[in-house]
Amino acid sequence: MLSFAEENYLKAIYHLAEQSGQSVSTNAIADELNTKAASVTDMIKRLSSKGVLSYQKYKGVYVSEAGKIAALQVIRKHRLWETFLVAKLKFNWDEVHEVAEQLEHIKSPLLIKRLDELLGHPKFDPHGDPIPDENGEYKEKPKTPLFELQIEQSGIVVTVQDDSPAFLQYLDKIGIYIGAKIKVIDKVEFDGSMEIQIDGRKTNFISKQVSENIWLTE
Amino acid sequence: MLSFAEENYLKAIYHLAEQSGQSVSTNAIADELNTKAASVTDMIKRLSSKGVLSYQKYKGVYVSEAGKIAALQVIRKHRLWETFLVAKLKFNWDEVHEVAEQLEHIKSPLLIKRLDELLGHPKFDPHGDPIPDENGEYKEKPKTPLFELQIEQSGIVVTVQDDSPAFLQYLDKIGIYIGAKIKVIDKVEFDGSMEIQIDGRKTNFISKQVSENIWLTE
DNA sequence: TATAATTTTTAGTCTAATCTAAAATTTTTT
DNA sequence: AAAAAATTTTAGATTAGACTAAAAATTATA
Ligand SMILES: [Mn+2]
Ligand SMILES: [Mn+2]
Ligand SMILES: [Mn+2]
Ligand SMILES: [Mn+2]
Repeated sequence: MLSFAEENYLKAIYHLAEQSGQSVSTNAIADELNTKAASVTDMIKRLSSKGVLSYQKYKGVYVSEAGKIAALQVIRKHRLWETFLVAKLKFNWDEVHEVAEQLEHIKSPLLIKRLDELLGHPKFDPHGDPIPDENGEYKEKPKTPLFELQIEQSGIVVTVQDDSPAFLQYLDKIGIYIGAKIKVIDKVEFDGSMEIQIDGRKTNFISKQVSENIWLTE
Repeated sequence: MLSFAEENYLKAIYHLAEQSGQSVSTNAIADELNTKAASVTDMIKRLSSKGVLSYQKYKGVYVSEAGKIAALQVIRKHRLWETFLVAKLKFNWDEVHEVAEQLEHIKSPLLIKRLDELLGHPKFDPHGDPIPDENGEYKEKPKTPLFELQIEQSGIVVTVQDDSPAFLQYLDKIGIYIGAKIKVIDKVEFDGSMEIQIDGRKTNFISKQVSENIWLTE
């Protein structure tokens, strides 16, 4: 049985490993969790001894098969709770992440089973992220970052890569939501910013940082 | 901000204080929480320094006004979650207590506000216990333990004093629920057991321990 | 390839929460 | 009112999780 802290580390390491594909460095973990490298070294030793990570001194860590299963269950709970908060408790999509960080650690298989049923077995959370099933399986929608689109190209928003309230509130303000249609009007090579049209109506200028975090499908 | 452990202690001490009306002893707390007296001494020092208990060495503790407010908010959350689990997730009344012990510690005022709204501001939980409002206020229904009724007297079940699965499953088995009508058919002076009729149909023999934990109104 | 810079680990401390064993205090019994 | 019994507190350890500072290992640079 993993503690809250252990689950948080494992989840963060799993996400970092997915992104990089390689072993995850101590510093990258410390950075992600706003903690110190020394604390990370302590924790990854503990997690390896529990069999969810494989660790070689100075070489970083990999997530084991058992670790992936455990991480995906935490992620499943996180995303189910976020979906519940929006669908049943009228939370805005920028209000759910912090609470889900707490709720994801509640231990009760029945609770998650029933929550999933109540929500009708949702496949995606309010930010467009896929919800793994009881077996940790999920399917991603094919998607590209808005940043990579060329002038005149367009797509439908399927997911946002940043869950921070600041980012989501900004998207609310300029009218971007999951399902919105975005067309690239102009791109500035110098700083990577672009002009976009949302749902064929509004036009906005957005920074590279923003366009990298909005992912689209055809 | 109280930790999980601190909230659990405070809640237990609040309940013990309500029952006795007097100061709560170290041993009574240790007993209630299945912990050791030495651990309790440590914790009550910490809770007094946080202002939620008043403590005199060797004299036991009282819950302060601030402590009562904090305790009632935890109790409110516990009972709202139990109500949610039964009303929305189809849990049986014997399955909710353990999960609510975890959920009661989630910190999010908005979550509790919305949960309360979703449930229609319920006044009682699945065991018949009153749910305090945002200000910690609640009203009890007038009630007497079944044990005190005389032969031929009857009443409606309003609450059960024991939330353990074993007890609640037994009540399910013999057909007792919140709202059931119970009539005393016979009482055995020797061991305090009694024969009762439930909803004018079934007849059962129940022990003193059981009749003390079922509370009725007219 | 030697030196410098960076990353990672180790060593030692700290706090919250728990425990056992022993000492101190209060309560009960003689 | 002593002595005995019970309760409560203290002292000292332990574990999880975090930190700082210093040492060790790795990587980059000259
Ligand atoms: Mn999230
Ligand atoms: Mn979390
Ligand atoms: Mn309960
Ligand atoms: Mn609890």
